[in-house]
Amino acid sequence: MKSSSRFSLQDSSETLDVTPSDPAGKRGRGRPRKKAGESSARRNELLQIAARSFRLKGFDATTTRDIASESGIQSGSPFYHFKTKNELLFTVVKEGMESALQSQELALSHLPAQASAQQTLSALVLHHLHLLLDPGNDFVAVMLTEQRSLLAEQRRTIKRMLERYQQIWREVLDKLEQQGMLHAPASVTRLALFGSLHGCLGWYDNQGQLSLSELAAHYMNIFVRRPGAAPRRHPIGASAPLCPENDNT
Amino acid sequence: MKSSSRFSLQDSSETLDVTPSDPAGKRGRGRPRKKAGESSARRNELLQIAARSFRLKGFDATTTRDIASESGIQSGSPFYHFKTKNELLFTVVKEGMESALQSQELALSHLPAQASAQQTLSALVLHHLHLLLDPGNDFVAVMLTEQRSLLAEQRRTIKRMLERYQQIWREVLDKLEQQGMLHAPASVTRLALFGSLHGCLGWYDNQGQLSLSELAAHYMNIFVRRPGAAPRRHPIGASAPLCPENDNT
DNA sequence: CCTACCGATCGGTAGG
DNA sequence: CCTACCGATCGGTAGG
Repeated sequence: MKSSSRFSLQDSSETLDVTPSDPAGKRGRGRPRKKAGESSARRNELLQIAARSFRLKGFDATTTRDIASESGIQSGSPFYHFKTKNELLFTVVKEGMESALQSQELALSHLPAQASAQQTLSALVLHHLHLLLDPGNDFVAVMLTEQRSLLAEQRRTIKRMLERYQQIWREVLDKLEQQGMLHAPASVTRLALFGSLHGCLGWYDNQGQLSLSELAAHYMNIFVRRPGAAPRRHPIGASAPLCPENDNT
Repeated sequence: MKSSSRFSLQDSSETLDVTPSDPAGKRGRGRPRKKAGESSARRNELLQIAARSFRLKGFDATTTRDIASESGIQSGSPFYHFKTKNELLFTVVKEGMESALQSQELALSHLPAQASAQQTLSALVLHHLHLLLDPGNDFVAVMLTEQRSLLAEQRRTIKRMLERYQQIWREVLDKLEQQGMLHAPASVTRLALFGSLHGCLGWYDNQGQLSLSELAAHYMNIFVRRPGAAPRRHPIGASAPLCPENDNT
């Protein structure tokens, strides 16, 4: 009812991932190539089922047999599409992040050309809430909860994508800080903002009274000062008090 | 260096839990009674090891064999102290919550008699950050991450304790709302505050520049208006816009 | 708390 | 994608 499906990420049948598969060039004949990062209908179905189950039960508690039977195939067949259970998790999170990056770009492109930092942040927050709370979209919750089950290198890859996602947030928050519109340094504000946004996963009710737009407005009111009140510089904690290495989320 | 050990919760050798064990009254002779919620040194050691491992690897990825060998006992021996692996998890979280309730009471008791709502909230936030980020204290992270692995009834028990823990927060935030000191309704503010506090688990560095007191001050600046600025009533979202049933965390 | 063990499950594979 | 299967692991128990 409320959730727009322009945020349904997992089922985009096309992928940007143009890995150099099939070097010989004999494509399209016979069985689909294993090992190619391709998108068959079954593959996408498995990704969606896996994402849902990883979210509800966790990665470890989900068996590849569960996923297979929910998709109506035999217990060994998921391994035709994914080498390991772990690769299934990685693909869920990676493709989720890819479309998140795209849809964030799209949301920003709808802003007026000379949008203020405040307007931009407002759009970012609203988009993020959609991403997070759209019932059909499980990957964010999986990414936040199941990072532990990724291999170290996979984790680094996801972290880089997250860094790209947050870059615009950094810029906008820096600008707001310069304008004296924040209550705390930009870095702390950003981490607190993401924390409280992600916390919504634990309590927000899609059937409830509070719309995502209202929720976004509340967050803006909390984290950004209204103009008119006297601006301030922050006495405690310099501008870079945080260890950027540990900056997950 | 920075973390005070008055917040070390798991290793309090005495427990409040006075379950009516040993109905016949012949206590203290022979082997310790199984099934009694008692505290042997080994039992506490197992709880600490389990908490650490549940936090680092997750409940499902932790094997009772790991726990046993880290404690230097045989693989089947943990089941002498705990009926199931699940009971081990439940005990970690439950006893953690018990001492959290105690230490929160203690922190509040150190406040001046006529402390303002702002001062009280400040003390609550600082105590909560200690609870959350003290390196020797794993149960909060386990509680937040591994709720899924609790049985439904266990989850309800923990939820009741969390409700007690949050009661004081509710009262203080309601008072601040009445004074026009919040940027959003008390309920939304509380959930956003807890979300951003819990988010610290993902990025706060105990070795870093930012002390817990400084961090607490930042949070207070974000979530509570400074006096002097014009107060406001919140136009969007009535006073109870949230579904209280789903109010985890 | 140890010894010795069971039953079940699960990720993954060979070969078609 | 199916059939048929393996090897390993794991929670838990009986009996002392």
